[in-house]
Amino acid sequence: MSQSLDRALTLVTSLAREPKTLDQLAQEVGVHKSTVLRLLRTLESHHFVHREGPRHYRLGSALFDLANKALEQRDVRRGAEPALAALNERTGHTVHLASFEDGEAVYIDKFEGRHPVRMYSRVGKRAPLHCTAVGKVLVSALPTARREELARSIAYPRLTANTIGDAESYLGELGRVADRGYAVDDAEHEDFIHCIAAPVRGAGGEVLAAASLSVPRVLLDIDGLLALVPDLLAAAEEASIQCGWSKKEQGGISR
Amino acid sequence: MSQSLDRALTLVTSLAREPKTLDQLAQEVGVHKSTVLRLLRTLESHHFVHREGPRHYRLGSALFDLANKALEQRDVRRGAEPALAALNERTGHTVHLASFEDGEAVYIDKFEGRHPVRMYSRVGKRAPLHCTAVGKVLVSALPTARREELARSIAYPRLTANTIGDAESYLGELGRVADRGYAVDDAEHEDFIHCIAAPVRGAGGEVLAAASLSVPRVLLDIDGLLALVPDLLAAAEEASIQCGWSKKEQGGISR
DNA sequence: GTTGCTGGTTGCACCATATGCAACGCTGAT
DNA sequence: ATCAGCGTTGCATATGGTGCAACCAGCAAC
Repeated sequence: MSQSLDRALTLVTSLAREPKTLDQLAQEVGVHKSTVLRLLRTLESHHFVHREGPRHYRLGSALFDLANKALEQRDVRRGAEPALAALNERTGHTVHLASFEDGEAVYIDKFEGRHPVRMYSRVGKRAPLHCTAVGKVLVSALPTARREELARSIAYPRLTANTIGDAESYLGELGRVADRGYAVDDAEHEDFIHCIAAPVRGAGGEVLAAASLSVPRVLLDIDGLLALVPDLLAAAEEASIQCGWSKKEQGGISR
Repeated sequence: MSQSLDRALTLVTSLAREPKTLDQLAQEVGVHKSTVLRLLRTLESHHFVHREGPRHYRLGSALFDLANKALEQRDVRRGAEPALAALNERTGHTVHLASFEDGEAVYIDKFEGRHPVRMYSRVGKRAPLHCTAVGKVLVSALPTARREELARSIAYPRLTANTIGDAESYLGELGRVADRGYAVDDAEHEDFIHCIAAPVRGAGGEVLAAASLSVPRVLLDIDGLLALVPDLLAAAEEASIQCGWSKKEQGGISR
């Protein structure tokens, strides 16, 4: 809708991959380099990009600042933090917190596991809905209509042998998730990793986010992983309580 | 230089403070709301802002993503991380890593202290140069000319009773910092906190960043703090080594 | 039911503003 | 000395961003 802004944002996202030179950028976006220069200058004046010497444009510090401010705003994150940190401490495995945004799951917090073999991820990263435990939890919490619509609208790229491949099986899986109160990703996203996830609820019982444990299969087989479910559920419940949820009014909302 | 982009960035930074409504934003930036709408839409299409229902525009997830990607790019951060985490673990105090950018110090990493009384800060936050330990370390590492120019160009807002108030005293202090290899902020920035900082060096001996310990005065008096200097220096040295620095070629570069 | 309010949305006409071009300057390599 | 790569500047053009005014939708008050 706004050309220059659009281009500028494309520039920034492109810079995120790696520092680049001016003409590189110009070529990439398909505009004249003088145009890129002007955009970069405005971006620079707001500290969105930073240039050190020729041939080096990098992302600037405003990004860190904004991102962290934004994360601080998310009360789920603050509320859930202690419980998740404790879970991470107790199990030694990677813990994620993800929320639903624009038809995708977005990681909003992460606690790195202690084991040498670790999952790659990053706060802010988007995760597919059909093959992650957090995705399943988040979608299963949506009102039925929305859930079905979504299930039919998303693509089902097959990422591993176990990946769910169509809307029907996905909807079935979502039903199971809603019933038991947690979701499993049995190496459906990455071959080496499996996860379990549970919902974090707010005052009205609505699902604010999903908390998950991700562990490499070499460390724990699927039964070992499932043995951690009670631990995860306890942490998610503790997090929920911190977010204003109270145990009594369970049941009513989801499905 | 680019009006629309400039406005858009202002919008984003304004949204960072708190979620706002359309006309609020329009008024704040002094533009017609239809204009704001268009800008927001483009921002939204890039996930820079996110709208949930009417009356609610929030920062979007692209910010988190970019910010963390950017932080990952900074090799200082990665290199220094283990040493700083260990320092934090050992002392229980807040540890910061800051780098010099555009005439300011910017926090690029932080390890939260364990004590209930803590310093407020945030990754991405900018810190003044004249009254912080990290600022002193970073400036004292600049070439003499640049250092003097900078010292004369910055303002010296008096934030506490101890704040350095003019360029002369500042330059004197910088000399001392360069000599001993670490800097002290004796409650010059905030009344309740004092800090010590040391440089983290790269392969050529150049200063990449400054590492600091911040501790509330109620926990430790100045002598107690200074007793931690060797610990800090060891951590900074360890971090430097991880960043490619080797002990031998000391001396030459700074001053 | 009607009115008024607030917040968001659309189409249009105008001209400010972003754009591409071409030429210049700088730096470092051959 | 020459060249190549990169960044920078001034200028003319028309594209694209802007403001306006009218409209729609939800909501509260009366």
